[in-house]
Amino acid sequence: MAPNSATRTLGGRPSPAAEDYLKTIFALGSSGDAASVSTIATRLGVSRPSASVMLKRLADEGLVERVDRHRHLLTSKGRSDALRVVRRHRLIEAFLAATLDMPWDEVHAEAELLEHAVSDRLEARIDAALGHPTHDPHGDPIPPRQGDHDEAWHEPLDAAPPGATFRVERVSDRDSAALRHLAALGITVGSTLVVGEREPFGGPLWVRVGRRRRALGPGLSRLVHGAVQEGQR
Amino acid sequence: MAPNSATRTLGGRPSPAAEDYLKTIFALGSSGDAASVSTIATRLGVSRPSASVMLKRLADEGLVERVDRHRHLLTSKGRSDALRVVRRHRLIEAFLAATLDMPWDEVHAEAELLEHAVSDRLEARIDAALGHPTHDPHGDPIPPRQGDHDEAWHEPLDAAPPGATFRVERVSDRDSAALRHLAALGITVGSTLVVGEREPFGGPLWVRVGRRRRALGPGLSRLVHGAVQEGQR
DNA sequence: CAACAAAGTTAGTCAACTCTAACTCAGTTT
DNA sequence: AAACTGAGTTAGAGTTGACTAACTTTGTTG
Repeated sequence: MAPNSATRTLGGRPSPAAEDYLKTIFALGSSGDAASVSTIATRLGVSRPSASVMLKRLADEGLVERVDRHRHLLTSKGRSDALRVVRRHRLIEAFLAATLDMPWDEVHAEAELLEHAVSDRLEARIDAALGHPTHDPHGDPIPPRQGDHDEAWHEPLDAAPPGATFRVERVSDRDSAALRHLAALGITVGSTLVVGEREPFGGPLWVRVGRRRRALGPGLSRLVHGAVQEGQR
Repeated sequence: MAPNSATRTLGGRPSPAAEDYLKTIFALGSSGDAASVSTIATRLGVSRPSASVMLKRLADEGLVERVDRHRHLLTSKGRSDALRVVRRHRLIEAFLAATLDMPWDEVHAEAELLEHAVSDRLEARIDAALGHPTHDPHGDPIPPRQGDHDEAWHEPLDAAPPGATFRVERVSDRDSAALRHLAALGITVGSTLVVGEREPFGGPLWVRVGRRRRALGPGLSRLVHGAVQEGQR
């Protein structure tokens, strides 16, 4: 209840709204999608004019560069601000999972709410308490406090050849129902699957999890990323 | 990054600013101070006109009642909203102390930032994980999710008779430097002190903590509340 | 090439909060 | 009683971020 506690502790950060834009542009960049006004607006659930105006503001502030009418890139300042938000987000996810046994389909939404309110000091304490974790519960890499960061994705399960042994390294956190479903099938980060046949026409992909056969709809198998085990290629 | 995640999850709550006003009025009510426009403005670090306007709005919304020009009371709806914020705040403090060993002088500021961003679901998980705690690290009682709540303070150390054995039950969280100082003296919630003589003219109060004698300045001894042990009165 | 659709922008509003400056009103002082 | 003082309010304006409606611009397609 101290006066201005919010401003004091969190000073120097972009506004929550701006942080959301930066984070979204970063995510689009990592996944190779075009960061156009429209895709950004859609991802954030705002109107196109709102996104247009905000992007202009971010460009004026030197956080975003308009490459052409349909592509926005983060400047190095913008990227580092985005990485700070992403780092906070993923540390919070790891923290909630570790301390509250919160399931992986819930942590994302909570982190979405908390990421703008966690101070640098709290972030540092969480990081230390967890022993400087490198990945969140979905296998997303946690950017370091300083220095650069590699967001590279593994191969999608989608693309693994039949018969391969596939180790799950990372699962998209965007769809919490999908995460719940995967958990129910016994598929999580670190699971090892044996890839079976894919049925034609967008049918399910069959995989073996332990000694059970499971069907993964086409939407699901695209969310699961990992690596084909050695000598299996 | 889901659209409108904030609105969806936190829907139905007063705005963060409104929650701060309600919380402040509640705190002033508990401590017996007059909840005038000026005191509320001062506590929140806003100008008097801002507080005046906001209080009018809260009154229009049925959360606050203007008793007279210098007294604002919470309505029952306002009180229950305030209790929800206070509950969140204190649960967060307890959670941070328990999971991160965060010292008692830091948890308040962090909770101040987080209390508006913690969802009902997360609140419930924290409450359960801590085994439904009844008090935060400063000894402040955590209001129940439903039903009423007693904010009553114990006796200030200030008022304990010389020679009494005094058990610390609660320490004001407002002054974090004071909390650090008390911790350094070995005084925390649950400590037992033996009250010594008070020096005249606002001088320090001497207390025995374990086998050490400690001086508490007049500001400090007023922050420490507790109970004189049986048969000592 | 003309027409249409998709994407982006501009203009005008709105809502929630904040501020300062200037006022009113009530209760002292002198 | 006049004047001062403190508290509260009103008025006007700024900020941030969103919206809709109505453009323009661009690119595709008949």
